[in-house]
Amino acid sequence: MRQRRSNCPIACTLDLVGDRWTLLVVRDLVAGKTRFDEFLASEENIATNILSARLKLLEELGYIARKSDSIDGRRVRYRLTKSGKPLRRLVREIADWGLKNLPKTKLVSGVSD
Amino acid sequence: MRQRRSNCPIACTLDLVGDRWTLLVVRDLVAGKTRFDEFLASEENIATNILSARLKLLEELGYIARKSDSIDGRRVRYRLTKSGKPLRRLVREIADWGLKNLPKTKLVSGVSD
DNA sequence: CAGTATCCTGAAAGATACTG
DNA sequence: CAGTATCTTTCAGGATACTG
Repeated sequence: MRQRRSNCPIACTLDLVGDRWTLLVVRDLVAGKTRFDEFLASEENIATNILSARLKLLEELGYIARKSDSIDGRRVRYRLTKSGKPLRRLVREIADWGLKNLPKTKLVSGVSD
Repeated sequence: MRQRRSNCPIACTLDLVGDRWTLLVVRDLVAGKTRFDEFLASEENIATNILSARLKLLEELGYIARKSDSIDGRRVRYRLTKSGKPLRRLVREIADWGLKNLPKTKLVSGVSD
């Protein structure tokens, strides 16, 4: 987690999730992915250590929850918590901006759902 | 400018402005600041080289325009261009999320105007 | 499957001095 | 005032090997 530079909500938000990976993990969660290897399979090719770190960060912040699958206990599932749900809107807005302002961007799966 | 990892609008947006500084400069523009030293004066203490680089990036992307002051030609003014205006909403949404989800954050000046 | 552990590197950040 | 130029440092990212 990065340092808090001021009490500006924008600066603080950027200190938490202002990087190239965190919100992509959230995007995948929003899109319905729940497992480590599903996140890994995304186009952007996130490295295992980076993904691991981001999941940990999001869990520490209380935005996602980690749980063993009820059927196959070796499987792990991640989901957005209630506290994490507002991130959906943020991700949607970013997607929106990208779609409108960046040529050739295309939304693959259900973020806008 | 960073590499484009995929055509996902979220990934592409993050590749452009997904860092700790760029959107803070936009915030200041939205708040009505126009001059180099006004940006410098913000609480977060951005370094001159970083600010310079971000202004250049935003100008290259066409989101801001640089212009000599009509009265004092030595003064430079920056403003959001028409293409840059949609960034206001993005910044507002981020501010919103921060205000609602991060304790003790407080908006100082006119981003929500 | 779901990670952890290392190692390595480049890029970004930060500090500071300087200039037209 | 509005930057540029350097230098140094840090650290996030990326690659890869390994494990319960």
